[in-house]
Amino acid sequence: MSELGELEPVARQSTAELIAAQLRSAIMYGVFAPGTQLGEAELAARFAVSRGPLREAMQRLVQEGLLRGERHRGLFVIDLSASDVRDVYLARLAIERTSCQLIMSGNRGEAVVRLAEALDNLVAAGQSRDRNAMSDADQAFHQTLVSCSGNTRLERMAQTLLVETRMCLAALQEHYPEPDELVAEHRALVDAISDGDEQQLISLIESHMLESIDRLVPPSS
Amino acid sequence: MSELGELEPVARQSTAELIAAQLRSAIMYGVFAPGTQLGEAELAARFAVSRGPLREAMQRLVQEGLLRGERHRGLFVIDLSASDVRDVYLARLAIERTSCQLIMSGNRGEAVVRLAEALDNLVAAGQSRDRNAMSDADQAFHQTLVSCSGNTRLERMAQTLLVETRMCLAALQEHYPEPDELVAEHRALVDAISDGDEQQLISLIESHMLESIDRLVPPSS
DNA sequence: GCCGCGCCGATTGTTGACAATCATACGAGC
DNA sequence: GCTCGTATGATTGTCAACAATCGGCGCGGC
Repeated sequence: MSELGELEPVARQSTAELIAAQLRSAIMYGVFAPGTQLGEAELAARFAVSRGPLREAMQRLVQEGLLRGERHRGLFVIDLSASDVRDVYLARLAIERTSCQLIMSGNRGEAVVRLAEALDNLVAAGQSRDRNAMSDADQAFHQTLVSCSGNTRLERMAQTLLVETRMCLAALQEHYPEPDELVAEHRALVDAISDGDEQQLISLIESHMLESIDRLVPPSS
Repeated sequence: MSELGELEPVARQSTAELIAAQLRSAIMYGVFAPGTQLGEAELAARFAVSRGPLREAMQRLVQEGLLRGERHRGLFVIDLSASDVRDVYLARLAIERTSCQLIMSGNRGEAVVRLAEALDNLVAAGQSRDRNAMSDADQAFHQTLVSCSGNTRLERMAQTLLVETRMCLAALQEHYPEPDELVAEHRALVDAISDGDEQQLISLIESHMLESIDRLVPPSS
């Protein structure tokens, strides 16, 4: 990204942004279980900041939909119902399908390179048989996929959806595909991009999402 | 929505939420032109609140992507480049196309009823020849469309994108379709849903977005 | 004349304290 | 014994003051 000699403006993110990132990560990994109340005083003490910046950070997560606020009562981590799981994966399908189409009609070469690297990481994680590492690599892959679309709005939306995806997985950790299967599905995606087979790619990403829904929620409902 | 006898929890929105809604609306209608700095002291005085709640509200809009923050310098309304216009409409395409598919495989009847009403409003706005009213009705139509999908995440994302859409239109007000054309396009969408012709519906929503891009940005770039 | 340096007003970032509201526990009354 | 009313503790919502940083202006030096 940042080539040598390419002087970029120094990254100066606000305190609220930093705290929001930490909280987001904590929610994602299940440190705060769904439904948990986030007490302001305690959190502020942990981050060693005042309640002001902390509240600003939490408002960001409320806007993102990760926290639900009840006035005069506090902020709570959302809990995901079966219908939420469907919503999340269908929204991901919307985002990632369009990302795929943009990649196909855009800079396909770069996408293949970046996704191949993400795939390697996924393979390595699969061999380690570490569920968490696999999820990390899985998430990184899809983040890269959307990033390759070059559409910042899709990217932003995908980030939130991937956090929610991770919350689903943390809650229903038993339902997760075998490493081989996981790798195979993602390799197929890269291959389809590499081959320029858009029809196949769309079909793959659709089944990828729809099967995930069936795996995570009672298929009957 | 709220049937008689259906006792829902009373709506108690936070101050930050209220302020955020007002600011969002102001940005949408161009009250704050793109690039404008939002001074905290002045705004806080206008809303008759302290800077605390105001800052919380603004952090929401930053997360939403409507405001861009430069540390120790202030918050500014984003300005939309040509590439942003493309991004917004392509993201809308992602959201609305999936919404269409969900409607077709879901509660199509309700969608037709609600969209027919939205279409009536659009027709009325078209007859009034009031650009602003037309945009309002246009926006409401698409909001309804996504709402009919029943997917809260798609709904949330669409809201932000529609605000940005409105910003585009405010900036390039000359490029807006004739009332008849606008109504016709939307009527075709409703008809396709009513007829159950998914192929046609998807095709319509795609051209609806892609043509908008061509209309708003130099087609060459 | 031009460049670098330091001061100054203004704005943002942060904090601690105060007011308002809610949940819980306890006791009076029926 | 159960219900309602009340007191209390804790938490959230809000505010005004303080600290830190930035942009602009004027001065001195080269």
